[in-house]
Amino acid sequence: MKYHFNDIEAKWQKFWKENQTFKAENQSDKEKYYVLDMFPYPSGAGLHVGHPLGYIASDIYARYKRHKGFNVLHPMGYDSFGLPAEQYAIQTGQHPAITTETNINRYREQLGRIGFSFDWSREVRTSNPDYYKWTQWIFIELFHSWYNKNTDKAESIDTLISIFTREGNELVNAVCDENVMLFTSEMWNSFDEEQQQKILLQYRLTYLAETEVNWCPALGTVLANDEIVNGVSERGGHPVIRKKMTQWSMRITAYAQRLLDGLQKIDWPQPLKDSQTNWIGKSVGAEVKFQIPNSKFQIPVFTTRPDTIFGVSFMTLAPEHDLVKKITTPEQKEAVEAYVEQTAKRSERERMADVKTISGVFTGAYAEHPFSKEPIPIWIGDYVLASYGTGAVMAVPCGDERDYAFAKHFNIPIPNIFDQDISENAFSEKEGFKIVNSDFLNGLSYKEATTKAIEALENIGQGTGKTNYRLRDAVFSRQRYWGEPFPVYYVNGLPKTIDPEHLPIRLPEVEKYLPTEDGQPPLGRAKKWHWDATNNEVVEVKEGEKPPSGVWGLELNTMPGWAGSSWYLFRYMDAQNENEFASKEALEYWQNVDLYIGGSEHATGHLLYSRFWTKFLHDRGFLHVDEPFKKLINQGMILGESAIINVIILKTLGRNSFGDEERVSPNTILINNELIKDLPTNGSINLLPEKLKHPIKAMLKNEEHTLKFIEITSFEYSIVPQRIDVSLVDLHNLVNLKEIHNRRMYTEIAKSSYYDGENLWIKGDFDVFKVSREVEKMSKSKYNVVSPDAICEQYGADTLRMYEMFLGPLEQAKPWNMAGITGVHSFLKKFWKLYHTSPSLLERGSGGEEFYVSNSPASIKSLKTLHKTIKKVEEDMGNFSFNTSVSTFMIAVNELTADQCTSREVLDPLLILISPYAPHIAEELWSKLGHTTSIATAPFPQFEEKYLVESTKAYPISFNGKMRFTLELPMDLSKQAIEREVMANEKTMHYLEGRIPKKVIVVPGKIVNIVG
RNA sequence: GCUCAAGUGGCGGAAUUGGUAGACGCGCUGGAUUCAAAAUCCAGUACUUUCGGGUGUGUGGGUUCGAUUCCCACCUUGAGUACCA
Repeated sequence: MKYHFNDIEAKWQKFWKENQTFKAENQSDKEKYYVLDMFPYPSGAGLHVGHPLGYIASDIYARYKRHKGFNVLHPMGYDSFGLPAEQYAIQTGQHPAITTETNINRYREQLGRIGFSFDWSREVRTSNPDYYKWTQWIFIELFHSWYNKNTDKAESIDTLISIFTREGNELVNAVCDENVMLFTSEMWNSFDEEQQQKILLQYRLTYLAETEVNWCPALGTVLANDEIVNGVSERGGHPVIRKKMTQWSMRITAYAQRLLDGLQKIDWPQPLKDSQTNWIGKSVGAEVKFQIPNSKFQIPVFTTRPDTIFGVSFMTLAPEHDLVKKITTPEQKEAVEAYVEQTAKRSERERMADVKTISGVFTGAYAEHPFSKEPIPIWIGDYVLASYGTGAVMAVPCGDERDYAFAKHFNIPIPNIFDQDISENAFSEKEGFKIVNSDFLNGLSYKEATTKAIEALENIGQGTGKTNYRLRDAVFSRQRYWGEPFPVYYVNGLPKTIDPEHLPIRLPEVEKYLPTEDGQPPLGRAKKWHWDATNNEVVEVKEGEKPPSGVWGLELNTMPGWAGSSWYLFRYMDAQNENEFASKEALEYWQNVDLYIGGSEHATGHLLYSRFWTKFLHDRGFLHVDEPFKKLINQGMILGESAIINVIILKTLGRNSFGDEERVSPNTILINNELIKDLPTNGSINLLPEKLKHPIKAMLKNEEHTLKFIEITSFEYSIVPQRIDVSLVDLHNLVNLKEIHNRRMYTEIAKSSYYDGENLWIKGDFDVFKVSREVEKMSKSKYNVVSPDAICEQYGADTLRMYEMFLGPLEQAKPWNMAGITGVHSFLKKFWKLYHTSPSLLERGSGGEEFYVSNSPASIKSLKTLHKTIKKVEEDMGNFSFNTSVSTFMIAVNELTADQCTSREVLDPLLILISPYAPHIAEELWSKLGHTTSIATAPFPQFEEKYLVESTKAYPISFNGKMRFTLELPMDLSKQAIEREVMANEKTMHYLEGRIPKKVIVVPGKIVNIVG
């Protein structure tokens, strides 16, 4: 009986679905285990072979945990709001919901074919109103919360209001906007509602504020910092500019320290933790206030080096700094204004790319040194960023490279306060020096001086110790259609949240998905988009009409992509709940994710925001846990192997009666990368290989042209690489020309000749040509996408699953190469054969391959193979080393086949071992063995040491550390006996060549090393 | 520039606490089967050699009886980050 994988896989996929084999229960005596894959966005392109890599690994682990007796939660769903569906809607007019639905169905079908053990009854979609109802609910909770630094957690805004009513805000220690006015309880109580609300907005964890945002004109929306890569948008690569807008923001900065601390207790890859640490960017130092004499102004600066305060020789402000206009002297006004204008014109990207150029202007103003009272010139320079610290620095050129370069460039003095040489470079180390020329700090080290300087600053009231974070509050508004609507309406310009019992606020219908003519977001086009605060419903207000009393306009922005994905892990715990985002019992039982697998690209986006929301929900008592993901593994990207062929384009340069002309030849030539490695991309054809040059010359000379040259000056070529769709390329990198003719996009290639390194084959005179391979990211635009569907069709899902694991370590990036898949596939065929008519029966001529497993006891050898395999597979699971387990299975099957093993005693447990990797074949053989229930929860076989105990050991005998031969000796031999046996051996004599050994190292059970 | 990770046959990779380097698979070579091919099976396959041996885990040093593994310096590649005061 042949291994009909297509039938078997379809059969068991249907069985699992019908029997709800993988449905997880929220109540169980078993210990829980939660395995989650990062939320996929259902793109129109479908899955390629890179996507399932992580899903396969997590599925193997989930299935293994079920065998180990755990109650496993392993869900899947879709992060289904997002830009691509909306861009598609703008182009085609099709509602994003329809596109999204189509894409999800395709994903579901593709995922289904790979045989994942997902509990589909818990599927969630962020664009589903049943889901985003709770995203809106969390937003409302954030709005009604503030961060109390005294208790170090978020609290209900009511506690803040009661403090205000009782004692004003003077003693409140909160994370809030800067420059909040101080007021007493009397003042608070006398404020009107509007004034009170305005103040509260400065404290809320989500707040409305005019912020400078990253505006992307091409996408028509703002972007968060982590959505910008190298100054352009992550999606689409469009330019981004700075713009001031009123936006919802999330006060994530309140959690900066806790987000940092939390990294200590989670098991995540170090690079990921590092990038979060850098993103949060904590620096400890001091804020120092510099007075400007004879004025009311002072300039606060942030510095990490208060110990260098006596090294200050100038100050630099960001060109955007508020004080620039106010302090510039009339003489310098013109120069300063010109500089400010010039920097404003430069895009953020230009400023970032151009780090080397030093520029700046003197304002003419001076500040006063807090201790020495010396005047300090104030400059402006674009190396100081308005968005970090206070937008101003105290420049210490002897201790900071940038200040040093600036001072050198503008001839500003560089006083040295270190006992170190600074004639060439600044001295920026924090160790190995003593401070000099610094009054009361003389002779101190970095640490001592820092403490003392802060103390002194505090005494004179001109500074204080301070910690700064690079992390900014997260902008939460998007001028987009396809996202969660805010549960917010505006009463006289002030935001009010809708009572949670009236949620969800559904996304309204619009005619077009573009901004309105007057620049409002797409929701501005919605007809029915006002809130009736009396009847609590969304109502329609006719265009141009004034809303009736009690009816107010709703928020026109939508939430960003990360809103829905910041809390989805908790929804899976109780996905159908209509009354809560998840029940208390479910949250208590499942806690958080034990194993999270996904790509590393979410390091500073999703993974930071979901930690933030988890901590917030924890503070407000909705969650027990304060970290979402206990262990995280980044799977390496699977790269594509693009197929590249070069087209040589030829042209003749010459002269006719009109002067110099060039004409492009209609003849083009295909050539492989290897043959043009050292050639420039264009030049004279004399550079081309001899074998190619002559026929080309002949060809060009014979070309008929209406335009005749009087004189030909030269023949030139240029090389244009072109990617070929990898589905057209076979295992030997050959492309059949017939296939090319069927595709319109390859017309240039179809009419070409081909040079193979030996001969030039004229157009129509060859059938195949060879392409070069180049490893690149798998993407539609590079024509190198391999879909899992075709592989499932040709080899089966079990082969795909095992092969993806067999490619190499999970965390490593690796190119997708089909060459090895036959090896894995034939392994499964061998495995199948092991359960069918044994070789010995075949010899007796019984003919056909029937299912056959005997009840007779297994050989010692076979049992040893089995237990060796159990041991290794369990160890590998612990290390998430799935590739080595596949090898182990191959070894086991090779050994058992050689041993002609047919015993149920071995073959029954072997199925459980392999079932996480190849579940379909395992289920099929399991049922053939007579089991009536699914293999999914069969207990994992117990490893027994006794089968691996050996009586002898093949000792490697080495001389000076080099292994020469092995010697079979009993295990229980003493050190001395081993040495005696080895020294008496004639091979030892041979290798010693008459020398007397100086020393013999014997490690019983391991090795013998003879020195000398 | 800084931070991190990784360099092992023709290729993907293995060697879990320092103890037989190259498991397993691909590819390649030879053979069996076949009219032939596919499929399957068997044998071989790091390099080199005067067939005794010699050399080999990016390079150079060190520790050790013994180093792919530990230490130092350097080279290369990849990823992240970038005027953060």
